[in-house]
Amino acid sequence: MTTRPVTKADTTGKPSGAQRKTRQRAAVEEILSDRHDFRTAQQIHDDLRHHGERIGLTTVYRTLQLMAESGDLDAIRTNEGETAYRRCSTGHHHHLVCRTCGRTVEVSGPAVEKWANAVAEQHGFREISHDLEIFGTCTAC
Amino acid sequence: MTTRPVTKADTTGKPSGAQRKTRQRAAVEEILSDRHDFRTAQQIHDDLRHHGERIGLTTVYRTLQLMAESGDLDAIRTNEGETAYRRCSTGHHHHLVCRTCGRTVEVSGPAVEKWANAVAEQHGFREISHDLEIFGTCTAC
DNA sequence: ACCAACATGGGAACCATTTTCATTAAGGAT
DNA sequence: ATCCTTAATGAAAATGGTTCCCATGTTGGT
Repeated sequence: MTTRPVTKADTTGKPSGAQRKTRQRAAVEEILSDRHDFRTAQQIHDDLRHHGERIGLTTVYRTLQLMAESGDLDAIRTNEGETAYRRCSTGHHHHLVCRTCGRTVEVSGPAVEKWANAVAEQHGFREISHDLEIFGTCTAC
Repeated sequence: MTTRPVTKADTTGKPSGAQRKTRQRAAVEEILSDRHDFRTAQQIHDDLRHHGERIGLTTVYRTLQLMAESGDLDAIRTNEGETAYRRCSTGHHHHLVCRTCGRTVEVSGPAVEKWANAVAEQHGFREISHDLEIFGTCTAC
């Protein structure tokens, strides 16, 4: 996932308090900073439980969603229909994912960006963003 | 979605009789030859019902799966978690999608293909395929 | 026409994810 | 430190796409 206009905040005119720091959120954030590969909500939930964390599955789902919306995480849909998350590094980039073991390499290149923007403008599209994922089988697999 | 290794065929060593022609299969194939956009199994099921076809949802799912496995269809996972199918066009291309109205334009360019393959091989990946979707707001929106 | 294997389809089963809602706990105000 | 408003949590139930089960219907070769 890359540039995405996740405009989703303060739709009501209410004061809308800020997000709160909780043990559970910190735990999710921490486990994600350790592993750099894509993991599903359920896997993360298991990981946390094995680390002795008390956290509900629902909370994991919610936290991951929030983090993805705020751009802290990348999210992808696996072929099995699950959503997998991974910590988002700062710059714009794409993913090279191993179909077998899930190993992920971040790649980037101005060539694609230019091409995408050019093609889109050519068709009259504005506010352009794009998603690109490359799949393959890595050397280990 | 593009090249995807859906290896799943004849795992048993049995004679495995050929596929049979049925009214339902013909109907699914026909409706797909009309529309060129991605549609989910349920949408196709509705389409067929509206055309007066008597066909079960299960059969639609099965038929689409079979067709995708045999390479007649492209399959993608939507962000909503559904699987959408589309008749496999001859050439490889990508989609330029309007975020607002959903209008889709098919685009293609060898530049991206080359770049993706180069980057992947550079990292030792084999059997490369890739997904690329460009999003934007079209002139009408 | 006969029959074995494949196909169909309704409903139950699955399973990832969401929703509900009662309870807990941040964190600013007092 | 205590109150209090409101976000956060989580267990259980609901949802919804997809697959499984299996009794019944069809196909196509003999």
